[in-house]
Amino acid sequence: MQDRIELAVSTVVFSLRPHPETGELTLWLPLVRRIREPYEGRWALPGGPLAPEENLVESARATLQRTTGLTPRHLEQLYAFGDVDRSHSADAAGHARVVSIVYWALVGEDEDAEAVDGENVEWFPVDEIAEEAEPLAFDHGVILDYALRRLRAKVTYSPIAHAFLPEEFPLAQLRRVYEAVLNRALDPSNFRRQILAQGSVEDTGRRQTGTAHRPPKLYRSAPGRSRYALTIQETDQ
Amino acid sequence: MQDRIELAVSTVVFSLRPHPETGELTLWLPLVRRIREPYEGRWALPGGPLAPEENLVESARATLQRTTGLTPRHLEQLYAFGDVDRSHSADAAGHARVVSIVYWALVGEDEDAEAVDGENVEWFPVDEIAEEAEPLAFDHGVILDYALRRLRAKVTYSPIAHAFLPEEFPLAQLRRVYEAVLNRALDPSNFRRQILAQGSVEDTGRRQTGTAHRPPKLYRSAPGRSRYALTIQETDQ
DNA sequence: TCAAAAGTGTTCGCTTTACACCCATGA
DNA sequence: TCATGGGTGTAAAGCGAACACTTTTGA
Repeated sequence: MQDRIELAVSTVVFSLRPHPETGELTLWLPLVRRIREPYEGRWALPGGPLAPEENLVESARATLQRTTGLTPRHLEQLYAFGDVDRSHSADAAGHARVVSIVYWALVGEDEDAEAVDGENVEWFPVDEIAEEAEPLAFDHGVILDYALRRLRAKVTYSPIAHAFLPEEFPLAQLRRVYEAVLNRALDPSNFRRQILAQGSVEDTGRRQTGTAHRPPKLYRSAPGRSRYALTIQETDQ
Repeated sequence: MQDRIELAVSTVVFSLRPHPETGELTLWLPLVRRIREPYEGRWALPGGPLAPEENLVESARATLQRTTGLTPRHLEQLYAFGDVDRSHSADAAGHARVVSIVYWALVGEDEDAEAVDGENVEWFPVDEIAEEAEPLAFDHGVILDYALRRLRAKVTYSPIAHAFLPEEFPLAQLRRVYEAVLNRALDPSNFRRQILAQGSVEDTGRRQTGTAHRPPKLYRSAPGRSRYALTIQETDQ
């Protein structure tokens, strides 16, 4: 057994894009194909070793810039995974023990437009990872599940959903973000009232033009007033 | 600049004991006096380097056993602190960079009875750390604040408060735990209703005897049904 | 029989939910 | 003028807060 513990920083990056089949907005994330052992050929979360003069977040940001061309506006620590047997697989036998500090990120629609995939990087809709990319390298499957649960939980009590959107947006678009993340339909009128009551959003005074219907007001997220919980309810069907 | 990053595991341990002045139940925690540089003589969170064949939680548990004689029933990861300048002090200059994975723990009343303080270990009421133990070594003051916020937040939506109590307890004692943690009085009748509605507690059928008044029912915490939020309200005064 | 804490009942007001309905625009 | 999504109104149900009131014990 080696007595060196390596420290790595990885990130689960979420973005919202249309689903390839249904066309509905869904969560996507980038994975990197491993080009060496252990787990050569498998998909893994983007990450890398922590450099000695680099802060943890900085390390996450640098890796994401390198692999996806992105600098997500929301980047938050998820958890530190460090069990001795955390990649209990034949592939990993004989390799050094790695403690990973994992971050999770949300990419705004505007930011997402800048995405440039690096070598061996590919984006997947989360609901297709099971068929197309599993099993992930190391314990990254477990980490991904954990990140998803955290995202879904946090969206209900904190205004992070805004991070998926550009500077200004109509409320219906914000609702579509919630629906995509929570994977269920929300009542438009009640949604509007709750968001406005929360004060996490402010009217820009402008409206979106060029719609095939009544032009919706544009809002921007109100930085200070991000307090208080939001209880999202679902409509039937 | 050194290119070696050291990995340590530390823990913020909370226990409830009577306040030395008021006699009311308050939060206490153990600190360890540093006996070498950096920060020699200052108080720090119990912790130590991560051993190569040790899991993260195991490391936390081993340190706590060694320093306090305790094996807390609730032990949960708090956060990984790893900024390059996280102990930006003259004391720390020239010392290796350390990434700390910090846990927090709750000690049950029954467990607390077993506490045996090791060398250089002392317990402090949290509200007296400012006068008696500050400034803490490294960034441990920041970490402690963060742990306190997390404890107070989590107590309102999860039944962790039970961890402070022995197997069986009357509801009034559980209420006193909430009051100590949240630092405010709660309405006994509404508290009772909320806890029972939650289902996080079950009737043992027994009662506490030897009280100077009507003997209260004894409850035990119901492991499975720890769902759903609890909104605690305060009584005035 | 009194004090003290356990435990129950009830009212008030606010929030959530469901859903009907009106508004403004492009086609 | 019609279809479509934006946006408002509102009544019913549910829930938290406040607090009066009953119960049960030891002293």
